[in-house]
Amino acid sequence: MTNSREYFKSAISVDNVVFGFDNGDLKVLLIKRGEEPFLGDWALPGDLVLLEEELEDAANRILYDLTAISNVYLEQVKTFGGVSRHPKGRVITVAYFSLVNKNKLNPKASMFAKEIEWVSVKSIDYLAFDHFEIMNACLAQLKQNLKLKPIGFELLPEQFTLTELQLLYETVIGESLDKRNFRKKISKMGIIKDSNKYQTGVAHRPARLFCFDEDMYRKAVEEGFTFEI
Amino acid sequence: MTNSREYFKSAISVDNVVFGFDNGDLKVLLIKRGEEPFLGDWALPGDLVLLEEELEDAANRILYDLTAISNVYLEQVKTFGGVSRHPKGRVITVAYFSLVNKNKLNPKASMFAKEIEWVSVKSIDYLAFDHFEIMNACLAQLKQNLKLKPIGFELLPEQFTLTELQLLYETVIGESLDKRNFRKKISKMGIIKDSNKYQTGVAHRPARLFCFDEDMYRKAVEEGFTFEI
DNA sequence: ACAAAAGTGTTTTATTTACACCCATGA
DNA sequence: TCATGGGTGTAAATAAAACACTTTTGT
Repeated sequence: MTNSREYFKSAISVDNVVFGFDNGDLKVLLIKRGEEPFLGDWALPGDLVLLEEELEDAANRILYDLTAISNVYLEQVKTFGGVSRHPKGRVITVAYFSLVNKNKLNPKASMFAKEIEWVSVKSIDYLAFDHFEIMNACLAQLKQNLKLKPIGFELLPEQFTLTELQLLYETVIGESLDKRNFRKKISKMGIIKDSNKYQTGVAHRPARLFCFDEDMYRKAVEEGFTFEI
Repeated sequence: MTNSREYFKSAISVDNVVFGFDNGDLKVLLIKRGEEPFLGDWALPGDLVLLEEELEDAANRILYDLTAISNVYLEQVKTFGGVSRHPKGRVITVAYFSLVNKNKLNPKASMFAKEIEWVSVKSIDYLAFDHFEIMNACLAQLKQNLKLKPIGFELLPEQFTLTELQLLYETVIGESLDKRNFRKKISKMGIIKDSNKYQTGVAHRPARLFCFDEDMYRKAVEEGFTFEI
């Protein structure tokens, strides 16, 4: 068998597709590259994984560096290993996506990026490296999992209206839903609780504010419940 | 920023969970390790990825080496990067699973393995390295995707009976299905075609043989059909 | 009083489930 | 002729879809 030392010549990176939701618009956090290659192009935030660092830790580190937040929803999506995807050598990258409440953070220039911006997913048609392909893979997985796991809440403020929740689903999945049927479905699940608060300062009847009830969700799952939109 | 040359010290491997179906039993192809570490333990077939080799090519190579077959269904599942998952250094492994028609091949000792065996999934409770965890991740994804994509056929001979197909679903998903309802659902999809042949040599009324109709499946998908069991 | 979004049930339609007997073959 | 699995339809229950008006607030 070939001497395995021959092979310890690759690098591992992590790229993190950070999704945020903003009033009917799904956005991702992009950085403008400050060095070659792809100088000046928009790219996904990512970095090489340290030799003694777990993959997930790297993904969290990247996000923390840009936003100073931690404990966000993080999901591994796919690994991209194209031989010539990086000009400096063999770099395999593990793609993750994160879901954050966009309103509660303001990304800042950092070690990784002088310029950083929330960009509407639908306006993106190119990114540095193979990052456009990576973003699309993450978007596809988000669409799929949004229907099968209660992760939509991660993109909303802690308290949200049912209309906001519905708009989130409509935006990401890309089809419009019936208001009454949507509410019926959600409330039948019994996994959101009424906060007994209301919107303020809106020029119409104020909506009730709800929050995701994680305890209830866990109990329901134990009893055989499976989330599905 | 740290000099990136510091990081080109990792190795990438691919592990391939090869599933086969055998008369009500889901099996995986395991090899017995012929060297340290984990000498003598059962493990997944896998190998380091060559510096100029695509990940998928590596997965196919491993399978071809063991079975001399190619063009099988292959799906990337997850990447495992635990810092100390391999005693010889940082080895990130990308897990794939393959679906093969177990009856049409006989695995043979090879470059990778002196001993190789089909082992019933339900009898496995330990494997070398983190391979047990890897196998379980692949099994979970197989279960999920079997319901959402027409990949079950990959595990069967080209021609199969509806009872065989049903047994496959029952075995992998782990719940029993109603015969008439199952047949109704499958035939309404219009993606399998009657071969006009029958079983022979069985001590009961011989069953019709069907095959998966990939053209029909593609046409149906274009018209908005989505497979679901 | 008007504009704007919130909130709320019923009917219709489609889908899913439950269920039992006759058929063709080999032994 | 018996044992074995193959093959088939209908009715009931459940879930999904369609649909319109009243309420509450700010301006």
